[in-house]
Amino acid sequence: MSTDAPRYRFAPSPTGYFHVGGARTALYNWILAVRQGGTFVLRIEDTDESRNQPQWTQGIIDALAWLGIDSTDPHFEGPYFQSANAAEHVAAAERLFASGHAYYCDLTSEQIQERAKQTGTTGYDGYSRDRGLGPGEGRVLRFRVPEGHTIVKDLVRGDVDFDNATIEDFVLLRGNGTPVFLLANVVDDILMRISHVVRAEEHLPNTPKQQMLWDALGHGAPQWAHVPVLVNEQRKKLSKRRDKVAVEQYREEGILADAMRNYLMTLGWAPAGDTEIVEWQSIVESFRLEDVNHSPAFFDVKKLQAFNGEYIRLMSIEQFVEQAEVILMSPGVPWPADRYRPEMFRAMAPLVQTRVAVMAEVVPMVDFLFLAEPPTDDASFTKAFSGDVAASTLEEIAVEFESITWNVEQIKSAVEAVGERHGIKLGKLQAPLRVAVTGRSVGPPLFEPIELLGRDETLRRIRLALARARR
RNA sequence: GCUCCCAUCGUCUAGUGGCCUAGGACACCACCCUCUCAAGGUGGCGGCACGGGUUCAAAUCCCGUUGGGAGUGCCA
Repeated sequence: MSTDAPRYRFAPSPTGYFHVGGARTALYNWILAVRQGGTFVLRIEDTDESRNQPQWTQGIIDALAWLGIDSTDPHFEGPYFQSANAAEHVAAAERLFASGHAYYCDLTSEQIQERAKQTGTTGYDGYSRDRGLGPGEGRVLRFRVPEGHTIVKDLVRGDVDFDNATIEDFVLLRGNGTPVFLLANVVDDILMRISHVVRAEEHLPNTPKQQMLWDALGHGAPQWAHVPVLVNEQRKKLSKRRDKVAVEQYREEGILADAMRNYLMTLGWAPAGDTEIVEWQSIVESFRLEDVNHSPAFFDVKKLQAFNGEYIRLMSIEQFVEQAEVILMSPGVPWPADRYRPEMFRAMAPLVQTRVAVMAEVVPMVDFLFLAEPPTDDASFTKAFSGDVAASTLEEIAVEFESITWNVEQIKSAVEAVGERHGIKLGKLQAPLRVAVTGRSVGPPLFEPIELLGRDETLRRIRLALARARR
């Protein structure tokens, strides 16, 4: 491999479900690595921290693969685990101490706070800078921040100038000797020859510190790029506690991977032209960090669903059936597995496809076909049968149904005939019928599923509803 | 508090000094289509935060104000 092929990295920590914000950052890195013939390194930042759980690591890998970021692709490298490099992190810290870039300090957090309080300042004041302390139990290693300014050259934001005087001598090694994130992160990036660090904006304030570390360790800093965070309707950074951010959850609801990645790419950036729904390939070809917006973007589930609906309608009927059956044949479904009839769903599929935004909505659209009894919705039932002629016209429809040829056209004309007799429009007339057969007041077109259900079952359901209406 | 970032319709965005009486998408509203609901079609509502400059010309450049956000850990 050529040494100047760019190396990007994505470095999540396995502390929970995979976050949509992380997904977007991963996508950015992936697109750039693929297009530039470079590498996407996945590094799991699992250093200490009680929150880390092994199962989250697999979750990240699965979610990335779902989005098309796959270890079978030659651009993919990893996963690496930060914890495996602990010795390197400590060694780097020791080098920094040996070269005078870092020093030990024996102050406790409480003592530091006490000193700050007395001088009316905040943070650490550099107390041990020149005390010449060596390593020891409970002593932390701190970086000696040099005087001057640190300019972070950022592909998204341009040059950002930090006055080093505003940056305190930060900790590299904890009192127990373990390295902190800042150090581990930089050392790993150096070790893995990372050339481009593309990550969320929240890391921007850390960046001058990391850049000083790169310098002190004898390396030129990588190309930085800080992309805006994703926010909720309150304009706060998306949080796992408060907001619905799990990629897995959207996936389970039936958001399509193509829709998710396309939508994610329209946050902070937009494909050229008047359409937002575009081929993935064209995004890969045209995405540029320089074009990424500078302000936070609201993650709008409604718009995600609209995108998903578009993608659903873009599918061929075969693809739609295949995707739908992932949910229809899953254990979460309300009917016993052996009552599912693939041929029935296939017949209904075109009618369902234009009516769902997420795949999970397919279930309530066809459940009445597979359930022994239609679901009961008291409010719909009461409303549908509230008119004085509702029951009697349904009765007449049942009579017609007994003798007609059983197909969609005849079923429809039978209902229409009853309507004409009473001067009632089809739209109104079908309400009691719909509730009797499907249990709901809205749903896909009625006559097709009635044909599918068969004469006997349809009549049975009508009589049952009639009996109930007359109670 | 301090440091840094940001500011075009409600939301996501196009716009990089004249093509902008600011374009598209989602949402919303109306109408058409229609067996309910959708989908689809047509139309509508709605925005350059504010104040100063620079310029023949500013949404676009500069300064300030205001408003948002992020970071301020011996978390990552």
